[in-house]
Amino acid sequence: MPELPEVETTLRGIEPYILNKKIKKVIIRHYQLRWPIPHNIQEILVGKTIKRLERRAKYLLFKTSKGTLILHLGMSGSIRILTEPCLPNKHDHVDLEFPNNIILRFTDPRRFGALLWTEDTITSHPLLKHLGPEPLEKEFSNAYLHQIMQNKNTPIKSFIMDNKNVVGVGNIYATEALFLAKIHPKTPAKNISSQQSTLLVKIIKQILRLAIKKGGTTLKDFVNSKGNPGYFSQHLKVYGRAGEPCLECNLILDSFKIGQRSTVYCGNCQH
DNA sequence: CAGAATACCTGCGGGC
DNA sequence: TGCCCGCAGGTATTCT
Repeated sequence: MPELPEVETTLRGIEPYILNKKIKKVIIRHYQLRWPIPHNIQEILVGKTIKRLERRAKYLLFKTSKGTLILHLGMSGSIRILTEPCLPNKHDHVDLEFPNNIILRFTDPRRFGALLWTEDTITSHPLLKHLGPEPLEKEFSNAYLHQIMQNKNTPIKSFIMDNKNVVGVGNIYATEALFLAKIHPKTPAKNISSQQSTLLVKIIKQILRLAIKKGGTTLKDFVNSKGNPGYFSQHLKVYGRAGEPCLECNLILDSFKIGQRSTVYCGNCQH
């Protein structure tokens, strides 16, 4: 579920509770996530202090003086901070315990998430080294996007969802950004004009910033670190609205699949 | 090489 | 009520 705004919301929510705090205890109830959690994760983590908490793409990076804990929320993951003991539910796979009964609890019904440890530099880790620029950084510019779209036949929607091109843009925000930029999601990337590219970059940045401000998008089960939903879903103009009228022109919104992902668009507003 | 399909896993809603 | 199907916020891996 989580795209960049949801991961960023999670980071901001948990950071005050765990920064410069020492891990006292680690409980793993289910090791089998996207990849197995390292079997010796307890002995690695216990006693280490979280020196920095960062986000790269949709990965959360818990940096210690010795190495980095890499956490990905997958499709259905979320993290909550508990300030008092609470019995775990079915999909509460991991607890990290800190002083004063602070518990970081990772929940992930579908188990597409990941919890890994590395002592490499983050830029050399296999999962992270081929990632494209962060969409909110200046490296994600019109000049950059327009340049890498040359000769690419991939539909623009798939193109901006490919984390080699730009990270953090998932199905919700790709769908919404293309509506706002009035671009048809199937348009081959190479056919996007310089003007469209400029607008698209601007809109991706805007929508991600606004979604972060609203605490992310809760469709079904995303919750922030306090267990509360995000409120960006109130701003969605097309995602999840197939068969309903376009908010701009009233035409019934259509949907189809691009790269196995449902895509909603307005045949009147997007070209 | 690019681009598309597949795989991982659980839960939910709709149709019968 | 229950079964079967399709669908869901991601992305590495495998295919054509």
